[in-house]
Amino acid sequence: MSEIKKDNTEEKILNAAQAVFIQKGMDGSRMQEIADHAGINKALVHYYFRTKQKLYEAIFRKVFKQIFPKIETFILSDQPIEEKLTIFIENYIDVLLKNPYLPTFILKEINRDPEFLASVLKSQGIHPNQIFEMFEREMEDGKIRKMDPRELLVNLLSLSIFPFAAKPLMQLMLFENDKKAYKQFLQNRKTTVQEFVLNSILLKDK
Amino acid sequence: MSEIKKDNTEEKILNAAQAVFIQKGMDGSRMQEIADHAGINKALVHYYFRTKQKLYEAIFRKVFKQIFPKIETFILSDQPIEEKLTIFIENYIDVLLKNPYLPTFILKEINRDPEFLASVLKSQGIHPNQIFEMFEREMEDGKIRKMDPRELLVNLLSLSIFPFAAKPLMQLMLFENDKKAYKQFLQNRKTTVQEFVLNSILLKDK
DNA sequence: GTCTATATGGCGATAGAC
DNA sequence: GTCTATCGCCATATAGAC
Repeated sequence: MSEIKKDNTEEKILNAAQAVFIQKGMDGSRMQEIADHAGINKALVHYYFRTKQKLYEAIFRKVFKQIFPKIETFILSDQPIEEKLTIFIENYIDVLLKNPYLPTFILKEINRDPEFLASVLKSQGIHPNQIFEMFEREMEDGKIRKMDPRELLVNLLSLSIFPFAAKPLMQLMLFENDKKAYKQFLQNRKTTVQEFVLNSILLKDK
Repeated sequence: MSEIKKDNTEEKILNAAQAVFIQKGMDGSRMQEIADHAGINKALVHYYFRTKQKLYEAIFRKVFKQIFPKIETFILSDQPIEEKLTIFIENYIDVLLKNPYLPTFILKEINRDPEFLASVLKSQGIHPNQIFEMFEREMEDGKIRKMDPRELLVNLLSLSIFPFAAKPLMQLMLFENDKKAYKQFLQNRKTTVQEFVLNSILLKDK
């Protein structure tokens, strides 16, 4: 490449913008803060991305990819349903433990600009139908209780994501603001959510 | 009162501010928009509440009261646990059906200013310990499966609140953006969540 | 490509007439 | 109590030198 520093700077901006946007959202973030965080000048941010809006959208696409990566693999495997659900819940909560701001960031965006969100979803080729078909197969095979497969997916997502989105409140009310205790609580949920769900839907062999 | 119009105007401002703040949050809202919505002048809003911050805090306190009203009654009743949980879930989802923006609004605030939130909680006299003690009594009596009572409360809240917070996304991905279908889905959850939870925790008499 | 300086506009907040 | 007019600040965005 002719401009040696281009990739480097662009990457610095993207990383800085991700850190700031994820914590403060679109409205709460300042271009100055992003520039400071990247160790460069504010004008340079505009040079690369022109507007705050465009930069934000670039970041959102980038971040969104991180949250929907492993779903395919978990459906396509031919393990028993217990294993599939266990892996799904563990992976999901692990991703969130490493990126605890993600749920709030995504939820804000969900309500900020649904049309833009729809375009991102489309471009990512996300099709929950595969998951529903898998659930329905397990129901017909008598492995799990019959129910609307959408309910099951929503329940899995709710149980995994909500405790991260409501973290400051839960930490305060349930653990007297003890950060370590709450982190441990979230860690434990990898197994307690699994138990909670399996106890509800699994049909025992008779 | 000597100033006849005072209560009337203050109320108009409060209603307008609630509508705007709930939809757009603190950062996204404009004093001008609140004034327009109330059909009065922007300066008048400042006359009554001095700063945007103070107005926002007034609204938040007001709204927060709506979401935590019926918890006491549900714990103190001496019905069997199935009934208690059923009532809790039904009441909670009904409140959210009538105020669908509430979850997003509260979640934003949870992450915006935890200290302020803590002060509101304190002033409301919210003590989850009563709920935990009730859960633990039911566990000791062998009515429900033994587990960390905090897990159970978090699960109930997650299952009730999350589908509202993520509404635009869920509506899009699960119901091809059919608003009525998603509203019906949320209605149904008053019974499906109840089944999901009871199936998981209830111990059958042997 | 990167910087400094500045234009431009929007918003919270106040002054002051009525 | 309610309005018009305006101040002062801050944030996005651009101009222009290097």
